[in-house]
Amino acid sequence: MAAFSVRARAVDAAAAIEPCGHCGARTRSVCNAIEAPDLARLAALAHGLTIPAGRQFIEEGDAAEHFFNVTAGTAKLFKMLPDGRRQITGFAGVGDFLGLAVSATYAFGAEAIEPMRICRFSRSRLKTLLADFPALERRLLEVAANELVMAQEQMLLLGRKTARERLASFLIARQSHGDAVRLPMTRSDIADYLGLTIETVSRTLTWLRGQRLIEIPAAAEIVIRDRPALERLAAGLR
Amino acid sequence: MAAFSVRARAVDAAAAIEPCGHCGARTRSVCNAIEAPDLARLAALAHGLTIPAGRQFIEEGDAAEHFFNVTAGTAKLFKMLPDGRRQITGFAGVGDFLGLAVSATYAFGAEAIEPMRICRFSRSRLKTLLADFPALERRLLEVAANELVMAQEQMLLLGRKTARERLASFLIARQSHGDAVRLPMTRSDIADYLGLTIETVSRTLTWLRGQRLIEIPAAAEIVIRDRPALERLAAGLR
DNA sequence: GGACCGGGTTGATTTGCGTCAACGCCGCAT
DNA sequence: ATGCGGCGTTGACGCAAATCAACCCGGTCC
Repeated sequence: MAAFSVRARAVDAAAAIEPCGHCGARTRSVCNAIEAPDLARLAALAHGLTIPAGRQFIEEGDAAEHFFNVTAGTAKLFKMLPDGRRQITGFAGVGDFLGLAVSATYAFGAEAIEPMRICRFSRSRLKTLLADFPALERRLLEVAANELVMAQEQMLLLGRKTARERLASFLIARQSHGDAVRLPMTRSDIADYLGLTIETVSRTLTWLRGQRLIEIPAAAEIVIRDRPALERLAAGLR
Repeated sequence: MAAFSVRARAVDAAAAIEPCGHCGARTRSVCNAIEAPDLARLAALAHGLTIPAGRQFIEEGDAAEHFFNVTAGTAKLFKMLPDGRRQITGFAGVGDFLGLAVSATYAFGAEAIEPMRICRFSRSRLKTLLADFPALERRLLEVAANELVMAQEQMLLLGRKTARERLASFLIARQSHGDAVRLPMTRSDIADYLGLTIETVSRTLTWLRGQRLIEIPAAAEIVIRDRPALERLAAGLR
């Protein structure tokens, strides 16, 4: 009976969203800790959502009722001060996991900067799943430890690097397909991520272009032209 | 046979260091995830060390062979740039856990700012322990998630707060026994933690005293005199 | 005692980045 | 076509914090 009920829910979920087995994000996400035979149970707990660009789907301070797994698109994660100052603490792309916080409320807000597909889990149900699949818990610990390392790197950037070094670090970290860097976020987002203003971001990119370190074919696309020099700059070598 | 061997090692460890059952840090550390009957196994894997103030016991970039648990004293954790610029990413006190990083090398350095006692575990052996005690793994995940929340808070501070707000936040966060704030670290450490210079730290503390928000009976001790005002300042309210 | 040294405070000056402002580009709606 | 609003760039100017420098204080080692 219980088994049937689980199966039935799995079928419902599969009908409503892409089943986990076919999920494009699976190999890149925490879900790859789950073996194929158990994916049905995972799908039964998941809820697929489509989110338009610009929609804020996590509000800082709200009761944390869900975990999220990004299956398409990109989100910005941020904290705000009462007068409107904003710090973007990170960008979440395909495979990234959101809502790890143990506390009862979200410690940050999240807003889609591109159309997104996300996989939503109820907090309470996932607890059960964690108990059943220690491998998932181990994977989450790995993910959290990695995030922590990146957070420390970002603290070094925010506390001690110059504007030029910050932009260089940002571009090096985001470069993926060859020398092209895709920038789905606005200059304002980049500024709030690097602890700068939009004007300084713009001026600094212009300066990097003047030094022949990058090219700027479009506002949302940058090409790295002299990677070694950019890496030296990012590392703080004078 | 196997059980005997484990017991024997537990006895050896108990002789060499304080047994976990009597450890003053236990209730405050990750070790409280372990039940008393299993503490002997924990003690068998632990290695107690005494570290004098000023000694760096983790070198950034070194092979990460150990985990550490602080049982007395305080350490500063930091990252450096090649020209000497330094960012302190946190302070580790009694009960804190160091070396979570999954990567093969330490992502930060650690130096004692007071005489310390630490409990050292071999990375490889702890892996075994984690497999045996899922509760420990769950506890580590909680700890990591908490660290992540604090790291995001620090990014907001470093990226968007003024010098006055940074010092106010620092003092509010460190206040523990009543209104007294103990500062075992130097002004240079505070500056490197808050992304400022020692001169700005000194001047800003003097300014806070002038506003009657704090008193400075000694360089290493500050008393909060107007907590609500200090909290407003820390929160960024103008 | 006194020379020395590391840590801390305070003052004068500089500077990197922020602020304020103008303008160009592009997509879109009417 | 035309006006409009969001985004990005560039220039002039201002300011918070960095830099440079002098000095104080309390240990400690001759």
